[in-house]
Amino acid sequence: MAFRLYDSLQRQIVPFEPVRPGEVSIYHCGLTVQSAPHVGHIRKEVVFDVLRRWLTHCGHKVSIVANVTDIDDKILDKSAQRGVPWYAHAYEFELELHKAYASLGCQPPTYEPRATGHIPEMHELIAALIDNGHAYVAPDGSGDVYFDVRSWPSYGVLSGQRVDQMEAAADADPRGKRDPRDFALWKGHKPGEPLTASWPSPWGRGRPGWHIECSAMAEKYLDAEDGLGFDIHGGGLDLRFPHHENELAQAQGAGRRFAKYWMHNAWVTAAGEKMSKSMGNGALVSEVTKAYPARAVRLFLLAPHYRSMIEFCEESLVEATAQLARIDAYHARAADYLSGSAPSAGVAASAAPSETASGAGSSADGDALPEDFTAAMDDDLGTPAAMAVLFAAIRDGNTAIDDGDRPRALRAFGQVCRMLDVFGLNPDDPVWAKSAGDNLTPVVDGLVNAMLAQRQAARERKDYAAADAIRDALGEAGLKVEDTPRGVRWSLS
RNA sequence: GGUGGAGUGGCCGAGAGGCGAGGCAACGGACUGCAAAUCCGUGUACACGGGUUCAAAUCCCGUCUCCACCUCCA
Repeated sequence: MAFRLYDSLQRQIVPFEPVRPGEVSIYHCGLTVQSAPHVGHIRKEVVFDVLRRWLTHCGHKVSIVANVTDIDDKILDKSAQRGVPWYAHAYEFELELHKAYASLGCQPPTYEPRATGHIPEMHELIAALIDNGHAYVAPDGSGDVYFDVRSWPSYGVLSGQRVDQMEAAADADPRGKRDPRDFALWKGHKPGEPLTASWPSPWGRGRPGWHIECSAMAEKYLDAEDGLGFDIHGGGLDLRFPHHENELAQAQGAGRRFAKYWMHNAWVTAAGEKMSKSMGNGALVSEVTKAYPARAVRLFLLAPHYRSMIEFCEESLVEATAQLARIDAYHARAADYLSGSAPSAGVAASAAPSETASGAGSSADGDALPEDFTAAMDDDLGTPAAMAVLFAAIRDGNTAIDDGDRPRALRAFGQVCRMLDVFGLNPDDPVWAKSAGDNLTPVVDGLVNAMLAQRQAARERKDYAAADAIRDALGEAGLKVEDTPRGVRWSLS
């Protein structure tokens, strides 16, 4: 059974058939880099990172384009408040975004274009829309260009709304609009705005509207050659309207096919309400990863299905940390038991994003994944059911070790590692490699081993008080000591 | 006004007509000098009220509560 996904446009789970066999093209809307990313933003990155890993595993050559919106009203406002150039402000938070998704083990997109680098492409699209009668220059001399919603009969298909039943724009400032629901493709330069934030255009100096950016960039990088369109357009559910509705109308109004499937992840809530920049209830990724292991945060984001809301709370992160501890305890135990014969990490998504499947789809790897796991992932990225399979394999692996059944232990460990690869949670994955600066490992090893030798001597003369004192002291220092049939083992707790 | 989503055991969170996903926590047992880790065992869950059915958490009707989108938002 091949991959199926929920298409927001058709509103049902449908078989996934790439536009170009063997290749998958995905566009997802990146951030407007006006402030630091919070957990809600990063959920999308994690979801699409897993999608990429899974499709790559399935043997597809995956290309992902995620834009950076580096010019908009808020960036101009905030940068003006801080007294820094708007582009410096945007770039600062673009770097923050990169740091955030890298910290959660997400590989960068195949390409990450910036809106401001694609003004000519947007001009082409706008010109085509004007030619086709779907856009018009505002008659008020503002230099604005608007999309004519009434001229596009299928406007509203994606969000299931009808133009007549939509609330009129709240600000009710019609400016030069024919209909209050018409949206800006091009915004004429206004006095007071930095001149650097405007570009020449056939309609006068100005800057692009938000929606046109994505249509232009998605087309350029994913459908420039053959006009067949591209596969998946993704993003947060809150972008479905108006952003994606508008993107769709613009692209198709200009005669492009655009996306075949639409995929939306649900958001993260805090105290039951959507986490958002404007609500001010966003937990910053940089803060959360200080308090909890990054892999636990990633696990927390993948445990529920991507179309379900996730309630962000401390208790859930504590639980995710405990789950991760179970995974890692098994991983360490199995690697130790099988030492020398551990399967290679075999990261599902290769380091170079658009390379071919790099062997990940080979029969050997395919055989290593339990059928239930594959079935779950194929069913619209069913990570919760897939994770249940992971825990079942961990139990099986632990039992095999208890029983001294080496072949079974080896098989289970292979399966667990492959599943962890798909989730991006394999502790051996190079994305989790520690930075080189803190390489005190040999020193710590030496100290701990010296103490453990003393403890062992105490145990042998049955001086358990002394032995336990050493273990307690190591515990307070953050080290966990365990006695196993193969001898003592320690790890960071 | 229009559109969509949600209410599951102590907690998180899947599922979507028939054998109680999974995890966390708790309790009992095995193992251990004691622990830890691990394994085994223990739960009469599906907002409320009706209905359909041999069988409903799942379908139908009604009610309540919550959230979101229609304005910037992953």
